[in-house]
Amino acid sequence: WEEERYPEGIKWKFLEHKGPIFAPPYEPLPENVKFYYDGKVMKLSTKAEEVATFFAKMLDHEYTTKEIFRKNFFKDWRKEMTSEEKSTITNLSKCDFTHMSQYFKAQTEARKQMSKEEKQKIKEENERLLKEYGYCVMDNHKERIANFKIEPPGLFRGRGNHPKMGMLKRRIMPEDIIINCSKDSKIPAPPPGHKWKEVRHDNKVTWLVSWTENIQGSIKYIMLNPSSRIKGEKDWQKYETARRLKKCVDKIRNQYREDWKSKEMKVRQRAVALYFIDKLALRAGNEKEEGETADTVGCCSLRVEHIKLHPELDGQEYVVEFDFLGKDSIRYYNKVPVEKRVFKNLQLFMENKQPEDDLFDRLNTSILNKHLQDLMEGLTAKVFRTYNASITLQQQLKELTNPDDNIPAKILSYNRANRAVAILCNHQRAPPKTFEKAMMNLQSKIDAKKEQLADARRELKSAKADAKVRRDEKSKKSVESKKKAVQRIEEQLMKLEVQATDREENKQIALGTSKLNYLDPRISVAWCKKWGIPIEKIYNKTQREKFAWAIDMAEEDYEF
DNA sequence: GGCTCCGACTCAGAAAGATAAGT
DNA sequence: GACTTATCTTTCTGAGTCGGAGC
Repeated sequence: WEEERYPEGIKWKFLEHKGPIFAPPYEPLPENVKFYYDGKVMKLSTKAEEVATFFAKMLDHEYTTKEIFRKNFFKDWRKEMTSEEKSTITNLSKCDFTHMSQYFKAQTEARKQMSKEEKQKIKEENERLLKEYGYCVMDNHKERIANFKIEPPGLFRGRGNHPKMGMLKRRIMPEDIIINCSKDSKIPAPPPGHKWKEVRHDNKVTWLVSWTENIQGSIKYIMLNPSSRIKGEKDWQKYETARRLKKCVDKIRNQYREDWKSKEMKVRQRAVALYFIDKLALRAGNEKEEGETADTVGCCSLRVEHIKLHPELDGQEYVVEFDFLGKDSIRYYNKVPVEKRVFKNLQLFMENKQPEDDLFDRLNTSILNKHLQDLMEGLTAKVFRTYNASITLQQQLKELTNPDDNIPAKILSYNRANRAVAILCNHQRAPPKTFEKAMMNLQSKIDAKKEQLADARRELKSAKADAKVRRDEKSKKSVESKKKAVQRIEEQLMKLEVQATDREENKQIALGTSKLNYLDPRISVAWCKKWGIPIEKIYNKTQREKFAWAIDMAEEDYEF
C-alpha cells in the first residue's frame, strides 16, 4: 500500500461499518444497598443515584479527596437531583457512600471468583461484539477499528492539577452521534427508537463516528486500529519525513546558530527555542486557554519561572536548569550546559520580566512551524522529536550491541538503547505501586542465592579436598558435579542481578511510548535481522501488527 | 499578517485484564 | 497441580500538535 493512490486529501473511496456500541444503560442498585446522608438512610432518584455511584466507585482514589474534584462533582451532581434531594443534600461531607462502595468491591470480587464456564461465556460474548462492531470495510480491506465502544458516562479525571476534575461526563446518546461512511455503503442503523444526529459522507477524513464531549467541548472520534492501512501509511510517512530531516539537519543547525546573533529579537528567540527543541527533544508548546486545563507548557510556552540560569554550576559553565510540567503534567527537570551565546540570549529574554511572563514573548508555535516549513517541506517542531529519538536508537544500538553476547544480553542492550530514548523524550511513569515490595523480594532472592552459592562453594572445596585424599573415580565425579552446581548458581545469581539493575533503571521510565510512536520500527527490524534475534523478543503481537509494514520492508542493512 | 477558533489527527500514562512464573 | 504473585498486554480516554477557516 505504499504508493500514493489518491489525489490530495482523499482518504478513501468506500467505507462501511456498523456504527458504535453504546454504554450499557444504568442498572439501579438493589434495595439493600443504602446511601446515607447525615447518618440517615436516603433513597435517591435514579438519576441522582447513578451519578452517586460514579463517585462511590472512585471512593478509594486520591481524586475524591481533592477539593476541586469534590466541588466540581457536587455541583454537577446537584444538577441531576430532584428538587427535594437538592434541598436535603447540601453538603458533600455529610454524604456516606461507603456502603455503595463496598457493594461494588464485592461485585468486582464476585466477578473474579466466577467459574471458568461463566468467564468463558463473557469472553465469547465480547468476541461476538468485536466480530460484529470491531471491523469495517475501507476500500476492499477489512480493517480493525480501534475504539468502537462509546465512552460510558462517569466523572471526568484530568491529569495533574486539572480545574475540571470531578465534573460529570454525560451519557452519549445516538442523537449525539455523527456517522461517517460512504454513500453507497450499508448505513448503520441507530438503536431502536433513536436516530443519529447526522450521517455524512466525507472521504477527506478518516473517522467513522464522532461526537462532542461535554467537558471541554472537544470532538471525540472512532478511528481505525494502528494496524490499518490508513494509519500505517501515515506512520511510515512520519519516519520518512524524519529521515529527510536527517539529510538537512546540519544545515538547519548552522542556520539557527547564526540566528542567535540576529538583530531581530523574534529571530533570536526562534533560534534559541529551536535549539531546545532539537537538543532536548522538547515539544512545540502551543498556547492553552487559561483555567480550562492543567497548567502545563512546552518549548514555545515556557515562562521565565521555568528556567534558572547558572553562569557556573558543579564545575560547568552556562548551565540552564529546567523545571516545568509538560504534557500530562509530567515534570521535566534537567540541568543542561549550553553555549555561551544561548546563555546570553536567555539573559536578554528574561530582562525586566516577571516570573509568570513568557520566556519567548515574540514567538509561538505557528511562527516557528512556518519558519520550519521554509527550511524543509513538511518540517514541523515534532519532527525533531521523531528524528532525534530514532537516530539515538540507531546510534545506541551500534554502540551497545556486543557481537559476542548471547540473545538475552543483546536484548538487554536493546532495552538500554530504548531507555536512552525514553529518557531523552522524558517518558516517565509513576513507579509501580508494588515496586518497593517487588524490589525487596528480588533482593532477598539475590541474598538467598548468594548464600546458596557460598554453600555450594564450600561443598566444592571439601569435595576437592576429599578427592585429593581418596583419589578415586567417585570423588572425582563428585567434584565435577559440585563444580557444575557452582557454575549454575553463579549464572542464576548473575541473571537475578541483571534483572535487579534493569528494573531499578526502569523504575520511573516508560519505554512503551517511544517504542510505539518515536522509533522507526525499521531500525529495530534491521537490528533483529542482523543479530538473529527473533522479532517476537522485541515486538509483541499487537506491535508486530502495527509495524507489519516495517517487518516486510526492512533488511538488515537498513539505515535510518 | 496575525489572531482566534476548531477540526482532525498523534501521542500519553494509568488502570484493567490476561498470562506466565513462582511456591 | 492449585493457588498466588509478578509481569506483560490491552483498553481507555485525556492531552498534545498542527493546519486551515474566518475575520
